[in-house]
Amino acid sequence: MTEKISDKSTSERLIEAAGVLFAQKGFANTTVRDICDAAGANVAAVNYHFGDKEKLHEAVLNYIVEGIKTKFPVNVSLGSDDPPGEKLRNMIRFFLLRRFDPDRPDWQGILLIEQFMTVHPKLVDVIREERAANVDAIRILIKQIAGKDIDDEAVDLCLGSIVGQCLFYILMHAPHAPIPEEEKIEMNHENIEKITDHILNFTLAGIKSKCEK
Amino acid sequence: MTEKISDKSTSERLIEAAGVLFAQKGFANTTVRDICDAAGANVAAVNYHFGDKEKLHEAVLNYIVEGIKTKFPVNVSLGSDDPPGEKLRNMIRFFLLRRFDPDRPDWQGILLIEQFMTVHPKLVDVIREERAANVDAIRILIKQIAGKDIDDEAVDLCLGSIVGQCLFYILMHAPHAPIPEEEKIEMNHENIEKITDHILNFTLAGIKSKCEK
DNA sequence: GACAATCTCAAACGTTTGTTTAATATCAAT
DNA sequence: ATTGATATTAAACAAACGTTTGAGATTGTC
Repeated sequence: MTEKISDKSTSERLIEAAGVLFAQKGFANTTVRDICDAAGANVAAVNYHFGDKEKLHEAVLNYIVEGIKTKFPVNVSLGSDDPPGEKLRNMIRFFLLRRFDPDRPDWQGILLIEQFMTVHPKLVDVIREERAANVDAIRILIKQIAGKDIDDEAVDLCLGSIVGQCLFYILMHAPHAPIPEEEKIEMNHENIEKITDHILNFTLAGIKSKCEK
Repeated sequence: MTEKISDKSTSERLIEAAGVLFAQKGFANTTVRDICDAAGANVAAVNYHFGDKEKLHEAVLNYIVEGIKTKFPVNVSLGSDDPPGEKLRNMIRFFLLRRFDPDRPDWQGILLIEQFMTVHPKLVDVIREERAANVDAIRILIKQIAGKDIDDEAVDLCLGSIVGQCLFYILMHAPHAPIPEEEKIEMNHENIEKITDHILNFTLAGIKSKCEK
Protein backbone atom coordinates (compact mmCIF):
# COMPACT_ATOMS: atom_id res chain seq x y z
CA MET A 1 0.00 0.00 0.00
CA THR A 2 1.52 3.27 -1.11
CA GLU A 3 1.33 6.47 0.89
CA LYS A 4 -0.72 9.34 -0.53
CA ILE A 5 1.37 12.45 -1.03
CA SER A 6 -1.48 14.77 -0.20
CA ASP A 7 -5.20 14.56 0.42
CA LYS A 8 -6.02 16.63 -2.64
CA SER A 9 -7.43 15.09 -5.78
CA THR A 10 -5.12 13.72 -8.45
CA SER A 11 -5.90 16.51 -10.93
CA GLU A 12 -5.17 19.16 -8.30
CA ARG A 13 -1.90 17.49 -7.37
CA LEU A 14 -0.98 17.34 -11.04
CA ILE A 15 -1.66 21.05 -11.53
CA GLU A 16 0.44 22.04 -8.55
CA ALA A 17 3.30 19.66 -9.31
CA ALA A 18 3.32 20.83 -12.93
CA GLY A 19 3.28 24.47 -11.81
CA VAL A 20 6.35 24.02 -9.63
CA LEU A 21 8.26 22.19 -12.35
CA PHE A 22 7.24 24.52 -15.17
CA ALA A 23 8.38 27.49 -13.10
CA GLN A 24 11.62 25.70 -12.28
CA LYS A 25 12.62 24.29 -15.65
CA GLY A 26 10.19 25.67 -18.20
CA PHE A 27 7.46 23.84 -20.07
CA ALA A 28 9.65 22.23 -22.71
CA ASN A 29 12.18 20.87 -20.21
CA THR A 30 9.59 19.28 -17.96
CA THR A 31 8.49 15.74 -18.80
CA VAL A 32 5.10 14.32 -17.94
CA ARG A 33 6.96 11.59 -16.09
CA ASP A 34 8.57 14.22 -13.83
CA ILE A 35 5.18 15.75 -13.17
CA CYS A 36 3.46 12.49 -12.39
CA ASP A 37 6.27 11.34 -10.12
CA ALA A 38 6.10 14.61 -8.18
CA ALA A 39 2.33 14.32 -7.94
CA GLY A 40 2.46 10.68 -6.89
CA ALA A 41 0.42 9.65 -9.89
CA ASN A 42 0.76 7.28 -12.80
CA VAL A 43 2.27 8.39 -16.13
CA ALA A 44 -1.11 8.08 -17.77
CA ALA A 45 -2.75 10.45 -15.28
CA VAL A 46 -1.99 13.59 -17.28
CA ASN A 47 -3.71 12.22 -20.35
CA TYR A 48 -6.62 10.81 -18.42
CA HIS A 49 -7.40 14.02 -16.52
CA PHE A 50 -6.40 16.72 -19.00
CA GLY A 51 -6.12 15.11 -22.42
CA ASP A 52 -2.50 16.01 -23.03
CA LYS A 53 0.46 17.94 -21.65
CA GLU A 54 -0.55 21.13 -23.43
CA LYS A 55 -4.01 21.16 -21.86
CA LEU A 56 -2.44 20.61 -18.46
CA HIS A 57 -0.33 23.69 -19.15
CA GLU A 58 -3.47 25.69 -19.85
CA ALA A 59 -5.08 24.37 -16.69
CA VAL A 60 -2.08 25.49 -14.63
CA LEU A 61 -2.15 28.99 -16.11
CA ASN A 62 -5.90 29.33 -15.58
CA TYR A 63 -5.46 28.13 -12.02
CA ILE A 64 -3.04 30.98 -11.33
CA VAL A 65 -4.81 33.70 -13.28
CA GLU A 66 -8.16 33.02 -11.65
CA GLY A 67 -6.62 33.28 -8.21
CA ILE A 68 -4.80 36.50 -8.91
CA LYS A 69 -7.64 38.24 -10.69
CA THR A 70 -10.03 37.76 -7.82
CA LYS A 71 -7.52 38.60 -5.11
CA PHE A 72 -5.90 41.63 -6.74
CA PRO A 73 -8.38 43.40 -9.01
CA VAL A 74 -6.10 46.25 -9.99
CA ASN A 75 -8.92 48.57 -11.03
CA VAL A 76 -10.76 48.27 -7.75
CA SER A 77 -9.89 51.67 -6.32
CA LEU A 78 -10.51 53.74 -9.41
CA GLY A 79 -14.18 54.35 -8.62
CA SER A 80 -13.51 56.00 -5.27
CA ASP A 81 -12.89 59.70 -4.77
CA ASP A 82 -9.39 59.31 -3.38
CA PRO A 83 -6.85 61.75 -4.82
CA PRO A 84 -5.17 60.40 -8.00
CA GLY A 85 -1.84 59.96 -6.23
CA GLU A 86 -3.51 57.61 -3.78
CA LYS A 87 -5.12 55.65 -6.57
CA LEU A 88 -1.81 55.40 -8.40
CA ARG A 89 -0.23 54.13 -5.24
CA ASN A 90 -2.83 51.37 -4.98
CA MET A 91 -2.20 50.25 -8.54
CA ILE A 92 1.56 50.13 -8.02
CA ARG A 93 1.13 48.16 -4.82
CA PHE A 94 -1.23 45.61 -6.36
CA PHE A 95 1.05 45.22 -9.35
CA LEU A 96 3.91 44.25 -7.04
CA LEU A 97 1.72 42.06 -4.85
CA ARG A 98 0.48 40.09 -7.82
CA ARG A 99 4.00 38.81 -8.20
CA PHE A 100 5.13 38.80 -4.59
CA ASP A 101 2.03 37.94 -2.56
CA PRO A 102 3.58 36.32 0.53
CA ASP A 103 0.45 34.19 0.95
CA ARG A 104 0.88 32.56 -2.44
CA PRO A 105 3.52 29.98 -3.42
CA ASP A 106 6.28 31.65 -5.39
CA TRP A 107 6.06 29.42 -8.46
CA GLN A 108 2.77 31.05 -9.40
CA GLY A 109 4.33 34.47 -9.80
CA ILE A 110 7.36 33.04 -11.54
CA LEU A 111 5.26 31.17 -14.08
CA LEU A 112 3.26 34.28 -14.91
CA ILE A 113 6.38 36.34 -15.52
CA GLU A 114 7.78 33.70 -17.80
CA GLN A 115 4.70 34.29 -19.93
CA PHE A 116 6.04 37.75 -20.68
CA MET A 117 8.65 36.12 -22.83
CA THR A 118 6.68 33.28 -24.39
CA VAL A 119 2.98 33.94 -23.94
CA HIS A 120 0.68 30.98 -24.19
CA PRO A 121 -1.87 31.61 -26.96
CA LYS A 122 -4.72 30.76 -24.63
CA LEU A 123 -3.66 33.51 -22.23
CA VAL A 124 -3.01 36.26 -24.73
CA ASP A 125 -6.58 37.52 -24.75
CA VAL A 126 -6.98 37.55 -20.99
CA ILE A 127 -3.70 39.38 -20.48
CA ARG A 128 -4.33 41.90 -23.23
CA GLU A 129 -7.76 42.80 -21.91
CA GLU A 130 -6.45 43.39 -18.43
CA ARG A 131 -3.45 45.26 -19.72
CA ALA A 132 -5.53 47.60 -21.84
CA ALA A 133 -7.78 48.44 -18.89
CA ASN A 134 -4.86 49.06 -16.56
CA VAL A 135 -3.00 51.15 -19.08
CA ASP A 136 -6.04 53.33 -19.65
CA ALA A 137 -6.50 53.79 -15.92
CA ILE A 138 -2.89 54.81 -15.36
CA ARG A 139 -3.01 57.23 -18.30
CA ILE A 140 -5.98 58.98 -16.73
CA LEU A 141 -4.24 59.21 -13.37
CA ILE A 142 -1.14 60.68 -14.98
CA LYS A 143 -3.22 63.36 -16.68
CA GLN A 144 -4.99 64.18 -13.44
CA ILE A 145 -1.69 64.49 -11.61
CA ALA A 146 -0.02 66.51 -14.33
CA GLY A 147 -2.86 68.94 -14.89
CA LYS A 148 -3.98 69.80 -18.41
CA ASP A 149 -0.76 70.84 -20.09
CA ILE A 150 0.66 67.42 -20.92
CA ASP A 151 0.50 65.84 -24.36
CA ASP A 152 -0.24 62.19 -25.09
CA GLU A 153 3.33 61.35 -25.94
CA ALA A 154 4.54 62.60 -22.58
CA VAL A 155 1.80 60.63 -20.85
CA ASP A 156 2.97 57.43 -22.52
CA LEU A 157 6.57 58.11 -21.54
CA CYS A 158 5.51 58.51 -17.92
CA LEU A 159 3.42 55.36 -18.18
CA GLY A 160 6.53 53.50 -19.30
CA SER A 161 8.47 54.85 -16.35
CA ILE A 162 5.86 53.64 -13.87
CA VAL A 163 5.49 50.16 -15.31
CA GLY A 164 9.24 49.86 -15.77
CA GLN A 165 9.97 50.61 -12.14
CA CYS A 166 7.60 47.82 -11.10
CA LEU A 167 9.05 45.44 -13.67
CA PHE A 168 12.50 45.90 -12.22
CA TYR A 169 11.58 44.25 -8.93
CA ILE A 170 9.60 41.56 -10.69
CA LEU A 171 12.43 40.66 -13.03
CA MET A 172 15.25 40.85 -10.52
CA HIS A 173 13.54 38.03 -8.62
CA ALA A 174 13.26 35.75 -11.62
CA PRO A 175 14.87 32.47 -10.56
CA HIS A 176 17.72 32.68 -13.06
CA ALA A 177 18.23 36.44 -13.13
CA PRO A 178 21.96 37.24 -13.26
CA ILE A 179 21.87 38.84 -9.83
CA PRO A 180 23.64 37.37 -6.81
CA GLU A 181 21.10 36.08 -4.31
CA GLU A 182 22.42 38.28 -1.54
CA GLU A 183 21.73 41.44 -3.54
CA LYS A 184 18.08 40.63 -4.01
CA ILE A 185 15.77 42.60 -1.74
CA GLU A 186 13.48 40.38 0.28
CA MET A 187 9.97 41.12 -0.92
CA ASN A 188 8.12 40.99 2.37
CA HIS A 189 5.21 43.22 3.22
CA GLU A 190 7.36 45.90 4.83
CA ASN A 191 9.69 46.24 1.85
CA ILE A 192 6.85 46.17 -0.63
CA GLU A 193 5.30 49.16 1.11
CA LYS A 194 8.66 50.94 1.13
CA ILE A 195 9.22 50.27 -2.55
CA THR A 196 5.68 51.28 -3.42
CA ASP A 197 6.16 54.63 -1.70
CA HIS A 198 9.45 55.20 -3.45
CA ILE A 199 8.03 54.46 -6.89
CA LEU A 200 5.08 56.73 -6.20
CA ASN A 201 7.17 59.68 -5.02
CA PHE A 202 9.81 59.22 -7.69
CA THR A 203 7.02 59.16 -10.27
CA LEU A 204 5.17 62.19 -8.90
CA ALA A 205 8.36 64.23 -9.08
CA GLY A 206 9.02 62.96 -12.58
CA ILE A 207 5.54 63.81 -13.83
CA LYS A 208 5.62 67.28 -12.31
CA SER A 209 8.98 68.07 -13.86
CA LYS A 210 7.41 67.05 -17.18
CA CYS A 211 4.84 69.84 -17.26
CA GLU A 212 7.06 72.60 -15.96
CA LYS A 213 8.71 72.89 -19.33
CA MET B 1 24.60 20.98 -57.95
CA THR B 2 22.91 22.72 -55.05
CA GLU B 3 22.86 26.46 -54.54
CA LYS B 4 24.83 27.86 -51.59
CA ILE B 5 22.64 29.89 -49.24
CA SER B 6 25.40 32.35 -48.43
CA ASP B 7 29.11 32.72 -49.00
CA LYS B 8 29.91 32.47 -45.31
CA SER B 9 31.47 29.37 -43.80
CA THR B 10 29.27 26.54 -42.59
CA SER B 11 29.99 27.18 -38.93
CA GLU B 12 29.10 30.85 -39.33
CA ARG B 13 25.89 30.00 -41.12
CA LEU B 14 25.05 27.56 -38.38
CA ILE B 15 25.57 30.17 -35.66
CA GLU B 16 23.40 32.71 -37.38
CA ALA B 17 20.64 30.28 -38.30
CA ALA B 18 20.65 28.91 -34.76
CA GLY B 19 20.53 32.44 -33.35
CA VAL B 20 17.44 33.34 -35.35
CA LEU B 21 15.65 30.12 -34.42
CA PHE B 22 16.62 30.19 -30.74
CA ALA B 23 15.33 33.76 -30.52
CA GLN B 24 12.15 32.75 -32.28
CA LYS B 25 11.26 29.50 -30.56
CA GLY B 26 13.66 29.06 -27.69
CA PHE B 27 16.52 26.59 -27.35
CA ALA B 28 14.46 23.55 -26.34
CA ASN B 29 11.93 23.97 -29.14
CA THR B 30 14.55 24.30 -31.85
CA THR B 31 15.80 21.06 -33.44
CA VAL B 32 19.23 20.65 -34.95
CA ARG B 33 17.44 19.58 -38.11
CA ASP B 34 15.69 22.97 -38.26
CA ILE B 35 19.00 24.72 -37.77
CA CYS B 36 20.84 22.75 -40.42
CA ASP B 37 18.03 23.17 -42.91
CA ALA B 38 18.03 26.93 -42.38
CA ALA B 39 21.81 27.02 -42.71
CA GLY B 40 21.79 24.83 -45.81
CA ALA B 41 23.95 22.24 -44.09
CA ASN B 42 23.75 18.55 -43.29
CA VAL B 43 22.27 17.28 -40.02
CA ALA B 44 25.69 16.15 -38.91
CA ALA B 45 27.18 19.60 -39.36
CA VAL B 46 26.33 20.75 -35.85
CA ASN B 47 28.16 17.83 -34.31
CA TYR B 48 31.10 18.10 -36.63
CA HIS B 49 31.69 21.82 -36.09
CA PHE B 50 30.61 22.32 -32.47
CA GLY B 51 30.48 18.89 -30.82
CA ASP B 52 26.82 19.06 -29.82
CA LYS B 53 23.77 21.31 -29.72
CA GLU B 54 24.67 22.73 -26.32
CA LYS B 55 28.11 23.88 -27.48
CA LEU B 56 26.51 25.52 -30.50
CA HIS B 57 24.29 27.40 -28.06
CA GLU B 58 27.36 28.65 -26.23
CA ALA B 59 28.96 29.67 -29.50
CA VAL B 60 25.88 31.70 -30.43
CA LEU B 61 25.85 33.51 -27.09
CA ASN B 62 29.56 34.26 -27.27
CA TYR B 63 29.11 35.54 -30.80
CA ILE B 64 26.55 38.09 -29.57
CA VAL B 65 28.25 39.08 -26.34
CA GLU B 66 31.59 39.72 -27.99
CA GLY B 67 29.97 42.01 -30.54
CA ILE B 68 28.02 43.99 -28.00
CA LYS B 69 30.81 44.40 -25.47
CA THR B 70 33.16 45.93 -27.98
CA LYS B 71 30.57 48.14 -29.63
CA PHE B 72 28.85 49.43 -26.49
CA PRO B 73 31.28 49.53 -23.57
CA VAL B 74 28.87 51.03 -21.08
CA ASN B 75 31.58 52.38 -18.80
CA VAL B 76 33.36 54.27 -21.51
CA SER B 77 32.30 57.77 -20.53
CA LEU B 78 32.89 57.52 -16.81
CA GLY B 79 36.50 58.67 -17.00
CA SER B 80 35.69 62.00 -18.60
CA ASP B 81 34.92 65.19 -16.72
CA ASP B 82 31.42 65.55 -18.10
CA PRO B 83 28.78 66.44 -15.50
CA PRO B 84 27.22 63.35 -13.86
CA GLY B 85 23.89 63.94 -15.57
CA GLU B 86 25.61 63.68 -18.95
CA LYS B 87 27.38 60.50 -17.93
CA LEU B 88 24.12 58.99 -16.70
CA ARG B 89 22.54 59.88 -20.01
CA ASN B 90 25.26 58.00 -21.87
CA MET B 91 24.77 54.91 -19.79
CA ILE B 92 21.01 54.95 -20.33
CA ARG B 93 21.47 55.41 -24.05
CA PHE B 94 23.97 52.58 -24.39
CA PHE B 95 21.77 50.31 -22.32
CA LEU B 96 18.93 50.84 -24.78
CA LEU B 97 21.18 50.60 -27.84
CA ARG B 98 22.57 47.27 -26.71
CA ARG B 99 19.12 45.86 -27.26
CA PHE B 100 17.92 48.05 -30.10
CA ASP B 101 21.01 48.78 -32.19
CA PRO B 102 19.49 49.38 -35.62
CA ASP B 103 22.69 48.12 -37.25
CA ARG B 104 22.40 44.70 -35.63
CA PRO B 105 19.89 41.96 -36.49
CA ASP B 106 17.10 41.89 -33.95
CA TRP B 107 17.50 38.26 -32.91
CA GLN B 108 20.74 39.11 -31.12
CA GLY B 109 19.01 41.44 -28.70
CA ILE B 110 16.08 39.10 -28.27
CA LEU B 111 18.31 36.16 -27.43
CA LEU B 112 20.18 38.16 -24.81
CA ILE B 113 16.98 39.24 -23.09
CA GLU B 114 15.74 35.70 -22.98
CA GLN B 115 18.82 34.99 -20.91
CA PHE B 116 17.34 37.15 -18.19
CA MET B 117 14.85 34.42 -17.52
CA THR B 118 16.98 31.33 -18.06
CA VAL B 119 20.62 32.30 -17.93
CA HIS B 120 23.04 29.95 -19.54
CA PRO B 121 25.64 28.84 -16.97
CA LYS B 122 28.49 29.76 -19.28
CA LEU B 123 27.25 33.36 -19.45
CA VAL B 124 26.51 33.92 -15.79
CA ASP B 125 30.01 35.06 -14.92
CA VAL B 126 30.36 37.44 -17.84
CA ILE B 127 27.01 39.03 -17.15
CA ARG B 128 27.56 39.33 -13.42
CA GLU B 129 30.91 41.02 -13.84
CA GLU B 130 29.53 43.58 -16.21
CA ARG B 131 26.46 44.10 -14.09
CA ALA B 132 28.45 44.71 -10.94
CA ALA B 133 30.62 47.30 -12.67
CA ASN B 134 27.63 49.10 -14.18
CA VAL B 135 25.70 49.10 -10.93
CA ASP B 136 28.65 50.60 -9.07
CA ALA B 137 29.02 53.29 -11.71
CA ILE B 138 25.35 54.26 -11.58
CA ARG B 139 25.40 54.35 -7.78
CA ILE B 140 28.25 56.84 -7.87
CA LEU B 141 26.45 59.02 -10.39
CA ILE B 142 23.30 59.02 -8.28
CA LYS B 143 25.26 60.17 -5.26
CA GLN B 144 26.94 62.91 -7.25
CA ILE B 145 23.60 64.13 -8.56
CA ALA B 146 21.88 63.95 -5.21
CA GLY B 147 24.59 65.64 -3.20
CA LYS B 148 25.70 64.20 0.11
CA ASP B 149 22.46 63.82 2.02
CA ILE B 150 21.26 60.55 0.51
CA ASP B 151 21.56 57.19 2.24
CA ASP B 152 22.51 53.91 0.57
CA GLU B 153 18.99 52.54 0.67
CA ALA B 154 17.66 55.54 -1.22
CA VAL B 155 20.47 55.20 -3.75
CA ASP B 156 19.48 51.62 -4.45
CA LEU B 157 15.84 52.56 -4.86
CA CYS B 158 16.83 55.18 -7.44
CA LEU B 159 19.07 52.65 -9.14
CA GLY B 160 16.10 50.36 -9.47
CA SER B 161 14.04 53.14 -10.97
CA ILE B 162 16.64 53.85 -13.63
CA VAL B 163 17.22 50.26 -14.65
CA GLY B 164 13.50 49.56 -14.53
CA GLN B 165 12.66 52.34 -16.93
CA CYS B 166 15.16 50.94 -19.43
CA LEU B 167 13.88 47.41 -18.92
CA PHE B 168 10.38 48.49 -19.83
CA TYR B 169 11.32 49.28 -23.40
CA ILE B 170 13.46 46.18 -23.68
CA LEU B 171 10.71 43.90 -22.45
CA MET B 172 7.85 45.46 -24.32
CA HIS B 173 9.63 44.51 -27.54
CA ALA B 174 10.06 40.87 -26.63
CA PRO B 175 8.60 38.91 -29.54
CA HIS B 176 5.79 37.36 -27.48
CA ALA B 177 5.11 40.25 -25.11
CA PRO B 178 1.36 40.61 -24.56
CA ILE B 179 1.31 44.00 -26.25
CA PRO B 180 -0.43 44.63 -29.56
CA GLU B 181 2.12 45.30 -32.27
CA GLU B 182 0.63 48.69 -33.11
CA GLU B 183 1.21 49.94 -29.57
CA LYS B 184 4.91 49.19 -29.62
CA ILE B 185 7.06 52.24 -30.14
CA GLU B 186 9.42 51.89 -33.05
CA MET B 187 12.91 51.91 -31.61
CA ASN B 188 14.70 53.92 -34.25
CA HIS B 189 17.50 56.35 -33.50
CA GLU B 190 15.20 59.31 -33.12
CA ASN B 191 12.91 57.64 -30.61
CA ILE B 192 15.80 56.16 -28.67
CA GLU B 193 17.16 59.68 -28.16
CA LYS B 194 13.72 60.90 -27.12
CA ILE B 195 13.27 58.06 -24.65
CA THR B 196 16.75 58.50 -23.28
CA ASP B 197 16.09 62.17 -22.58
CA HIS B 198 12.81 61.36 -20.90
CA ILE B 199 14.33 58.71 -18.64
CA LEU B 200 17.15 61.08 -17.73
CA ASN B 201 14.88 64.02 -16.85
CA PHE B 202 12.32 61.86 -15.09
CA THR B 203 15.14 60.36 -13.06
CA LEU B 204 16.81 63.67 -12.23
CA ALA B 205 13.52 64.99 -10.86
CA GLY B 206 12.99 61.79 -8.91
CA ILE B 207 16.45 61.88 -7.36
CA LYS B 208 16.18 65.52 -6.39
CA SER B 209 12.81 64.99 -4.74
CA LYS B 210 14.46 62.23 -2.76
CA CYS B 211 16.87 64.50 -0.90
CA GLU B 212 14.47 67.33 -0.25
CA LYS B 213 12.84 65.38 2.53
C1' DG C 1 48.84 13.94 -59.81
C1' DA C 2 49.35 12.07 -55.12
C1' DC C 3 48.67 12.48 -50.65
C1' DA C 4 46.62 14.02 -46.32
C1' DA C 5 43.59 16.84 -43.98
C1' DT C 6 39.27 18.83 -43.86
C1' DC C 7 34.58 18.83 -44.79
C1' DT C 8 29.93 16.98 -46.38
C1' DC C 9 26.59 13.57 -46.93
C1' DA C 10 22.69 9.89 -46.51
C1' DA C 11 21.57 6.56 -43.50
C1' DA C 12 21.06 4.57 -39.26
C1' DC C 13 21.25 4.18 -34.01
C1' DG C 14 19.79 4.44 -29.33
C1' DT C 15 17.05 7.39 -26.17
C1' DT C 16 13.60 10.01 -24.64
C1' DT C 17 9.28 11.80 -25.25
C1' DG C 18 4.07 12.18 -25.18
C1' DT C 19 0.55 9.13 -25.71
C1' DT C 20 -2.30 4.84 -25.80
C1' DT C 21 -3.84 0.39 -24.33
C1' DA C 22 -6.15 -3.05 -21.84
C1' DA C 23 -6.48 -4.99 -17.49
C1' DT C 24 -7.49 -4.01 -12.70
C1' DA C 25 -9.10 -1.37 -8.71
C1' DT C 26 -12.30 1.78 -6.34
C1' DC C 27 -16.70 3.16 -4.99
C1' DA C 28 -21.45 4.75 -4.91
C1' DA C 29 -26.17 3.32 -5.96
C1' DT C 30 -29.53 -0.05 -6.27
C1' DA D 1 -24.06 -8.75 -3.98
C1' DT D 2 -24.34 -6.69 -8.63
C1' DT D 3 -23.81 -3.30 -11.63
C1' DG D 4 -21.78 0.60 -13.94
C1' DA D 5 -19.16 4.69 -13.91
C1' DT D 6 -14.85 6.48 -12.58
C1' DA D 7 -10.02 6.09 -11.59
C1' DT D 8 -5.42 3.89 -11.48
C1' DT D 9 -1.92 0.90 -13.10
C1' DA D 10 2.07 -1.50 -15.70
C1' DA D 11 3.31 -2.12 -20.13
C1' DA D 12 3.86 -0.95 -24.69
C1' DC D 13 3.78 2.21 -28.87
C1' DA D 14 5.06 5.42 -32.38
C1' DA D 15 7.28 9.60 -33.35
C1' DA D 16 10.92 12.89 -32.73
C1' DC D 17 15.13 13.88 -31.10
C1' DG D 18 20.40 14.41 -30.68
C1' DT D 19 24.05 11.90 -32.11
C1' DT D 20 27.11 8.60 -34.65
C1' DT D 21 28.87 6.17 -38.60
C1' DG D 22 31.43 5.24 -42.64
C1' DA D 23 31.80 6.41 -47.24
C1' DG D 24 32.52 9.99 -50.44
C1' DA D 25 33.70 14.86 -51.89
C1' DT D 26 36.64 18.87 -51.56
C1' DT D 27 40.62 21.40 -50.70
C1' DG D 28 45.41 22.73 -50.00
C1' DT D 29 50.42 21.24 -50.38
C1' DC D 30 54.34 19.21 -52.18
